[in-house]
Amino acid sequence: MTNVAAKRPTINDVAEVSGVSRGTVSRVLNGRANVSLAAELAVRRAVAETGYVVNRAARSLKTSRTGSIVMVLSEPQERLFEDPNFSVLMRAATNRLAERDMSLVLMIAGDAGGRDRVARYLRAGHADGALLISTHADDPLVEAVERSQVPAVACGAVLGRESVIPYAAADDRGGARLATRYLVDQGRRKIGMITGPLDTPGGALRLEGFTGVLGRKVTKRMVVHGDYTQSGGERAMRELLESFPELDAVFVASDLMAAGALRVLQAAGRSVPGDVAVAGFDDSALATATSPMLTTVRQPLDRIAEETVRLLIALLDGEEATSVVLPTELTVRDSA
Amino acid sequence: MTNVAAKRPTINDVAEVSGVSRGTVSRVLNGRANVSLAAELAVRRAVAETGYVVNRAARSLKTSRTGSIVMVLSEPQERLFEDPNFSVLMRAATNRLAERDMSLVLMIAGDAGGRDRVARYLRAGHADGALLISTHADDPLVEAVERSQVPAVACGAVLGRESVIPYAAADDRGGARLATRYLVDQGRRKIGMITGPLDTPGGALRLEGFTGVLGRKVTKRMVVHGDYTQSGGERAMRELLESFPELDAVFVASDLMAAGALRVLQAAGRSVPGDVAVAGFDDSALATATSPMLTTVRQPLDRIAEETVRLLIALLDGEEATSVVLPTELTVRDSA
DNA sequence: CTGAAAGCGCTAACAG
DNA sequence: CTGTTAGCGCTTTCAG
Repeated sequence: MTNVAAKRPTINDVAEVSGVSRGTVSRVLNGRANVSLAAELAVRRAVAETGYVVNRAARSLKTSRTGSIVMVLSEPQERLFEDPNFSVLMRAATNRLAERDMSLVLMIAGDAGGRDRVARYLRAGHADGALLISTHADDPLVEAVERSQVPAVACGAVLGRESVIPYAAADDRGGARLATRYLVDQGRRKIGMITGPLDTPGGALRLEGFTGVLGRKVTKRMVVHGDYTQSGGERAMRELLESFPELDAVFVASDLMAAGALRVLQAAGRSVPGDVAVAGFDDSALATATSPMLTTVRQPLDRIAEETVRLLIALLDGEEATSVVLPTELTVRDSA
Repeated sequence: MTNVAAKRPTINDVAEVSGVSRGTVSRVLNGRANVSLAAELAVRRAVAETGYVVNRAARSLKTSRTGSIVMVLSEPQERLFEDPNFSVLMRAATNRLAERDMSLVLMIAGDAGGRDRVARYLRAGHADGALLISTHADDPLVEAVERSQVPAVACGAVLGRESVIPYAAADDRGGARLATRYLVDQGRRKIGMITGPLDTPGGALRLEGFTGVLGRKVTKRMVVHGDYTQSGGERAMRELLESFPELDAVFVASDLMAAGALRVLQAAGRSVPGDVAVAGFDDSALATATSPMLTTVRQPLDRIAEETVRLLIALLDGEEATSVVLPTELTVRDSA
């Protein structure tokens, strides 16, 4: 520590200490090829000695790239925050980005005001890319993002924009098939379903998987729509018990809703899995906290998150970004 | 939309369109006093017309403030992400910050590498403030933050640094007293406890509240330390059953651990609350998913988060920031 | 009250 | 391979 400067060291200080020009320092810092080994070494030493850290604002001003990407949460009904899944996404994104020395900024676009802020943020070029979470089919945000021209990917398909916004997602349809088939194999014949909102992939595709297996046997009264909350799950289960009282199994599109359903079933005097088998979706921490523990479809959220970030980085690097769908598997516990 | 420029409009464009100088535009944008009404109006119109949005990088370069604060998660054992509480924090922070047109960047300092990144980030002046989450007493991060000179606050006290890092927190001690006293009032006489890690406030203070009520009746074998995870709660409960088999109640320092304890008790053939009463802490979503539903101490996480951000903003504005402790309350359900 | 001017720290194009 | 140079868009004195 030769130099205990009051000011933060700039590239000029590094240049001076290392005895080369600013330009050369910059080249070293950015890994450009045309630098002699001697120069590189001198610069590295000077960087260490001065404790130099690049000033992103200055770099950004010059390059018009910001070194940050924005994670946009559209969550009309706050569901995400009740959902532990989301945390997993964020941690994976942060880590992956950190490797590239990029940072993650978080924005919530729950209402018109929030969407507007996101739109302005993007238009102002404050982020190099956008990572969309739980975006609904008709969310006006999508248009704003597209208009901003900022590279964007989604975690989970944005229904209707699958071909324009690359995404990584679980095989919702396949997972639902897995669970449904399992219930059938257990000898269940009167299987109901509680879905998620139909304008989300988890809502629409899990229902498709369900009906795909059961075919025309599925009638309207056997399917109720929930909203991914626990109380929504309770409400839906009550409704289902009303419209389809003879049911001997339910496939529920999320663990949180399944926890609600479980509670209602037990309150109604139906034993689980004795009278009614219950299968969930997610395999979140909740699945082992309920009693009985949930049989549920595990989706590899950590990998989904990583893939989503990988796609975005590919996009930033000007590469092709092809959506990926990751396989799910059934975790059999006690509820079915 | 008179002007469909290919480039993003700059302050120069606004100056030109409004017929004043750059300096005046800047003054208007920053709410400086010395501007004539006529000029202000012209500028505002021009801003709307051009769709101008300030370039933060340029502003930042000049003012050396960034308009963003960083939320640092230190979570040695990944606990946070298993914990739905955290999401609540983040949403409150994001919203509060958005009001000030500031953004939230997220960093994870789970290991040495992560801490290093945070330290560099702060030293480089990339954030105007730091918001520390679940920071342990002896975390080297704390020193790095202090050395960086960046204003910082914590959500939950940083043990040992209470006087230097302002914080907002729940009344952990009081909440624990509430739960313990309730168990006593229910006629329980042999009460055990599962704590959190003792280098976190939730670990140390909840234990203090517990022993505060029970006094010298508490012996070593009645207290087991957990790590805030569900499996940790299971392990701890097993241990407690071993060391203190005659117990008729447990106070568990978090709902997640309580869920684990519940499971172990039931597996051991002890009915809840019949044989053993269980009280948790948090009142998270989990508390209503377990069976029986948890009697637990509710902490006002949303308000804690808001207060934390308020403190940080006060600090940024150069005001005094005095730590606040918010009251908790007992939510009685079925487990005790 | 307002215009002009001087950089903030960095990168990239251009000459050597 | 390296030094020099010209700004990126903004705020902020300093004069008027």
